[in-house]
Amino acid sequence: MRAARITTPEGEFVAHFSECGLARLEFPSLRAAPAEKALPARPRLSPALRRWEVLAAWAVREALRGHAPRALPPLDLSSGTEFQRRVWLALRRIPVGQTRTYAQVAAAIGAPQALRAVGGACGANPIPVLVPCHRVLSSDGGLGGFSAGLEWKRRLLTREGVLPKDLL
DNA sequence: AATCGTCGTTCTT
DNA sequence: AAGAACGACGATT
Repeated sequence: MRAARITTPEGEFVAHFSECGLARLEFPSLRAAPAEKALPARPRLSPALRRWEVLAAWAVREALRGHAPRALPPLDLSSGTEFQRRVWLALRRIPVGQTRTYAQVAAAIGAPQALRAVGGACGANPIPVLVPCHRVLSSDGGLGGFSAGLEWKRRLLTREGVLPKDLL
């Protein structure tokens, strides 16, 4: 798993790549900026990987602006269970600026009763931002949750114009 | 505000 | 291997 830093106006994300593509994306850690986790000094990166890094960086910055990335690196979602992958796939079909409820996503994957499990799958999403789990809200109009912290969810939705004038 | 149904995942036996 | 516990939920009372 190669790791690559993605510097953005919002901070430094870290992307992890497997043989198959982007496998994980970490939000900037407010933690110790110092001592930067020795991201494995990459000996020689294949041209493909180099390309994925560029695509991922570009996509993340674009997404942070509230726009749909024109291109994505291949995503490696193999870490998930069958169910989780179904959910993540459904999430990818939610257009920028639109939202769904957990119940709607559950229905979309043909498991209308599993709405609660859908929440779990969202929380397990290894590639937030690019797999837009932030576009799933609770039925009562609330934000629902977000593993990286609701501030990020609010921020992402605001950038997409979904949250008109909420508090930041 | 409290409770209950539901179901995939995770943690315990 | 089987069962209990636990949610980024939603409907009911």
